Amino acid sequence: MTADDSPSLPVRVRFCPSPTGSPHVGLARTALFNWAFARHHGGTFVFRVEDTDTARNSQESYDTLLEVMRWLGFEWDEGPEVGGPHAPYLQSERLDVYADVAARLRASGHAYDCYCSTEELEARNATARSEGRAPGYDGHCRQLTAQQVAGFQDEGRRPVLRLRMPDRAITFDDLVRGEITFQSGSVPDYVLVRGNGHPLYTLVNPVDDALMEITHVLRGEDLLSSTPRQIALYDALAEVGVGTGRAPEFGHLPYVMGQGNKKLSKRDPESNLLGYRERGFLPEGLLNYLALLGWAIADDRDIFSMAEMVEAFRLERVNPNPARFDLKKAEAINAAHLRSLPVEELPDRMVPFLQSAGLLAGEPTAEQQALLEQAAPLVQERMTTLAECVEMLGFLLVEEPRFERDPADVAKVLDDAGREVARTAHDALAGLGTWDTASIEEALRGALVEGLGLKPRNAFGPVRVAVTGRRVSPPLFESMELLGRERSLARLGVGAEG
RNA sequence: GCCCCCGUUGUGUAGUGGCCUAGCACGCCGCCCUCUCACGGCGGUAGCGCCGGUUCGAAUCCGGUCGGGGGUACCA
Repeated sequence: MTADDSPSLPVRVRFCPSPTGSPHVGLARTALFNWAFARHHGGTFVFRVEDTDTARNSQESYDTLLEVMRWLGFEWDEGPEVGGPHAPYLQSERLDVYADVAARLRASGHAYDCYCSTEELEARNATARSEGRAPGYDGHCRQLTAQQVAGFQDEGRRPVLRLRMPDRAITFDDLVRGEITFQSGSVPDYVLVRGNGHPLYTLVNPVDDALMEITHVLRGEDLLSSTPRQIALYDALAEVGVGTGRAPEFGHLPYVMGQGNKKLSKRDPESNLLGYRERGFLPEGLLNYLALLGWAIADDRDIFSMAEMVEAFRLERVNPNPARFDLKKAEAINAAHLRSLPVEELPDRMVPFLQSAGLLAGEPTAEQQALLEQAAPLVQERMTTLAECVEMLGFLLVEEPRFERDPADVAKVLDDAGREVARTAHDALAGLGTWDTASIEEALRGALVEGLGLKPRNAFGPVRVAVTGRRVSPPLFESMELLGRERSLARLGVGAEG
């Protein structure tokens, strides 16, 4: 790392999802960029849970969030279950902090109580629109007299707390987009605390960033337009002595889009992170692909490890345009990672998938383990995701009585002629001295290609379906060696009977 | 309406005034390898939204325009 990209302050970034719904790929991409940025600069990666929206939070969602973070391999330096100097990291446990800050902001005049009802606000907005003026809060309660306040309270109104926005343009230097200016008057006074006393995201997010001494805020582009509000709040916070007094730098990451021009939403099945794990994506493969959505390690390379990403990651290199999520490319990247895995790691990675498919009952026996080790090189370059090992290796692991052939493949290949081929193969192999790949191949070629005068393709097709149950399988002779003489011959026999 | 962001092949990107008759990857098509499928190799397909300006020279700078997206909540 060179000095020119090193911030002057020790880097502290945060990833702060709210536990609603199932974690999606956009979330993972945001976490990844934050994590990579922190690691690149030797900084701190803070994990904070924004669970102030009690109506939408769920424990289940919180649990999967942590599970997914661990699956992806993001180790947080501070946060749930690891603690840290700014604990707690669950906002629901920090309510007293926000109440205190809100009181200070109200006392200092940076924020004020607003008694307008929703109906009144809507009515005034409608008027503003019809008169061609910009809608948005109009500052109605900015200067209430004690008498007015008393009147509202007598009516039983519960005020919200609004931040008094400064009357000036707000400019900041976005880490990925460059200088951005919001004109004076374009951001209305906004709500920090609800009428029922519950603090909103608009308050708690900047307050915690200030208190946790966050130096760089890297988040989705959807939050770009709330940045001027937060900068104004930061200024106010500094004046009432909350935090370090220094606003973080902001960087807004591009959207991850789905089909068409729609943002990939939580509802979209393609966005569900758990789905990728179930489908057999490698965390390193998914992450590699996600990194490509808005960032490139080099002009002629797109397969890399997380260590390489950390080494090379530069925020200035992040592209501001929204990226479409392309499942095909994600699979290709994943397949590349699968292939570059040390082959001896493959059995352990496949086992969970074989178990949930019912091909393994619990941990593999020594025999099954040996089989998996030998089969691993055969399937490694054929899988795009780990889950595919089920189809590829099923014929090897299945209990013999439950072995089944694909009916369509049988129909196509094991017709009368095909059964004749299988019978010939059976007879050629029945007396084979050594049951290994080379001997099997030699015998089969001799009997079918030379003997029957078949093209290799036509010769081995029926054998393949008879033995593996499918027209597509791992290499045939190797497969038969692994299957063993007895089972191979039995299947050829059955295949010959039809 | 107003505010803000974005605009290179189908997709993701490289490109920061000449190295660009625009590179790489995925996809797609074809060929080779080959017991199927893959892997691998070779080749092909297709792009700078548009208009104007600056300049000897623009994908790169400027203006406009069009298109897409987000915000305009007592959601985050």
